[in-house]
Amino acid sequence: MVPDAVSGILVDADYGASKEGHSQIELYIRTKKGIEKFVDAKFRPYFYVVANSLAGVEKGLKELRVEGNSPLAVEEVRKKNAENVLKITFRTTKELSIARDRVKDLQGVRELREYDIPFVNRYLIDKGIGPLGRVELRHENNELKEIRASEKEVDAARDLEIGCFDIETYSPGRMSDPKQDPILSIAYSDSKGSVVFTHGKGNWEKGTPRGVEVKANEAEMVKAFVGKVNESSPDIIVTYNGDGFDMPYLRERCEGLGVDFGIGFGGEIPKAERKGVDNAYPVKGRQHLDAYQMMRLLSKLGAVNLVKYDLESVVGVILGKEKEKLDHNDINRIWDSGKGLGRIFDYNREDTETTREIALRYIPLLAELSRLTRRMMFDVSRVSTGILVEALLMNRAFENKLLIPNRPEESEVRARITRTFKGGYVKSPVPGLHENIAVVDFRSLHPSIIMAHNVSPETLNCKCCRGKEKNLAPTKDWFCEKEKGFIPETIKGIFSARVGAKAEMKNAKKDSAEYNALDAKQHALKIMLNSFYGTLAYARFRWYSMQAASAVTAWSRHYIRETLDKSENAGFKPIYSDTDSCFLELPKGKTKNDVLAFVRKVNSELPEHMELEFEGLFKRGIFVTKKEGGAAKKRYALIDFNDRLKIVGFEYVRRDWSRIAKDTQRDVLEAVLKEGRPERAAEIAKAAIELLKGGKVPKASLTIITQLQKPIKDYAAIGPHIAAAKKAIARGKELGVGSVLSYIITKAGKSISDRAELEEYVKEGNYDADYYIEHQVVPAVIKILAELGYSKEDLMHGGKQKTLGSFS
DNA sequence: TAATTCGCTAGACCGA
DNA sequence: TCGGTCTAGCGAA
Repeated sequence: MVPDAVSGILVDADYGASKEGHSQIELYIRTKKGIEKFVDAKFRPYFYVVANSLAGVEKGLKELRVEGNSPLAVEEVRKKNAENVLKITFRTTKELSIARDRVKDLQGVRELREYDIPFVNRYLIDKGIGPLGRVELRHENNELKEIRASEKEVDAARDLEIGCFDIETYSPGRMSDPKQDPILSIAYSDSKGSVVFTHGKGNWEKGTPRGVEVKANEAEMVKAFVGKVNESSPDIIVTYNGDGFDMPYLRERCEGLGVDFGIGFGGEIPKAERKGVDNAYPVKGRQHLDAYQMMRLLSKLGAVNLVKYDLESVVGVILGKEKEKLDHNDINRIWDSGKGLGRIFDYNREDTETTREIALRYIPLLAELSRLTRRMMFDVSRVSTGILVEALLMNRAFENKLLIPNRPEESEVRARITRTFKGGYVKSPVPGLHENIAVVDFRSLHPSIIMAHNVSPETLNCKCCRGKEKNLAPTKDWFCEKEKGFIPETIKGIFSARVGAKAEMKNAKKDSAEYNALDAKQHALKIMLNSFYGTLAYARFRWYSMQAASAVTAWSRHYIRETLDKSENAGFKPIYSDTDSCFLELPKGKTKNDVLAFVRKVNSELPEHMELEFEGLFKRGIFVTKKEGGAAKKRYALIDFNDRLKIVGFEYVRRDWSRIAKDTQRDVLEAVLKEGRPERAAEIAKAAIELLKGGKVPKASLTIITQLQKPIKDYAAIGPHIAAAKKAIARGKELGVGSVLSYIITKAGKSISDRAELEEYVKEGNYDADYYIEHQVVPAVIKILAELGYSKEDLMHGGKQKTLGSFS
């Protein structure tokens, strides 16, 4: 029989057991026929043994029995970074894990390697195929004969079906409880449109609203929904907080109703999987993307800037749309009365449609990360940067025939955590107003140092390059000049891939599918690029090297200081610098061209891969003093020649300050920088104070936002946000680690904490005007106005106080 | 289960 | 009541 050749997109991978009882890989691939399951029955789990000598371990391995079986194979393999390496293959993953403990104690065994790599990850690494990438395969009756990655690109929006669902539940004056409260409606959206399933009473005489299907009861509604998902058969199934709410709710509800929640391939029911402290719900044969988790990750990666993560806020920031929240009381009232049910359905449908739209925007980026790391999107959207970098390196190590380092033991992790090192250099700014400021910075400073000086754990302090200058770090450690380091070589690959993608973008039409795909690619590469340095000093990292991380920052300090010195010699006045950037004040007569010439000169003296770039020229800038005196680092504001304001570090960019303080600060900065009018700036501040005194400032301008970083009980100091959270919990609100709190300082109470209440429990007008004046608006503006000669008193009482002299 | 260091500010808490 | 110390959070790079 000639195997059938098929091309498709790898959607999901899992493992199971064959009829004969060995472990096998199961792949779910989107082909022309839909999602199909293929089985690779030939791939087997394995790990490596590094032996003192091959002969020395032979006897022990020969006699090794796991559950009565010998290993399937013991073979010598060549790895570039170790001698005497044996690959030991097992029938099942279970046998592998039992064997781990026995083999490590065998005589002549130095260490085990790659024994903790999940079977599916192992498969994708070895086969070199990335999830959501295109694959070519040959099979007989869905049994794989061959599979390989295809060069052809995947366009998520065109090639994949993306479905999204959301449920509305009944909650009579408390949080919905799946044991007793029914699901009222379920909305589902895919590329073809949306549908809302519901049940129960209602005034349907006029016919059901468009796009709504009314079923006889809740069980029938859920069945219809499950049927719809299977008919649509999405590759990616999107929820908003599905991990935390929709999935577990549906599961438990279905158990009670006796309905099959089989939305996975072949009717498989999603089951909880532990992801850190929380549960996640994988859906077999598809990728469950929880857009809420995704937004949190993107926020951490700096790909988006979000203050709150509720759907309404995210829609506002990402899609620029106003979306109204239908609160639980309204839903219950409408449901109970049976009047205006359309509002629930519209709300339900809108949730899925906007969630889907947000997901569509970032799926190309996640898909790129997924392909780069060869991890499922399900994982990629829920992990941290450390895991991403490690996954990418594991793939590269395999390709380069390098053994992957083991994860450190817990004791080693603890020891590593106690070791610290020096970071970047931050120069104290010259406080006050400055004019004509040029900003220059090093392009990808840390990665470029790693490339320029071959910084890698295995090139550190090599025997062959002692005493050589080129890669001798200021820390006195050095890196090999002959052998190319694993990490710098990997970074070079990513760097050039990104340069390539950006070059291709120039030829693509803006906003075309191709352009967006390339943008996602370069963005994913950028994220990876920027994550390497941090992980070097990360205690759980397989390629941890404190000395390498320390060398990188030592070099960064060296190069930035050198650049500052050079700028001074070139006739500029350096006023500030932070890690990779220099702020240069241009003296009279110097122009942008002089800066460009300076940048060229510096670049001609830098090692390969390092580059100084011209960032921009600014008309004016302000640096302020700290509250406790002395120049403040990491807070400044600039304005360019197009009057565009750039505010850095100030309260304006912080979420834990009220809107009124932030907006007042921005207006003050603008008046100072744009118009050069200090009197106007002072008036703006005074106006805000008067407004607060008037008692009419709306809640939205007063909320302060912070996030719970640990369980409430672990707090030693009870600040306002914790006090507000405790009061809310006493009222029945559920709050935990990661909860984002919005609170207001109200009138009633002694300390600030006493007066803090979560926004939702505060009536309009109930705010402590003195607090918002003294602790919000004034501190936000006073340091700026102080640079212009104003004092706090000037703001608090009428006009600028006349000095004694002016009275005489 | 966790990428790094540097830096600013607020507010509670404690003792003089 | 004041100032110093400590916890906590968030931002820059």
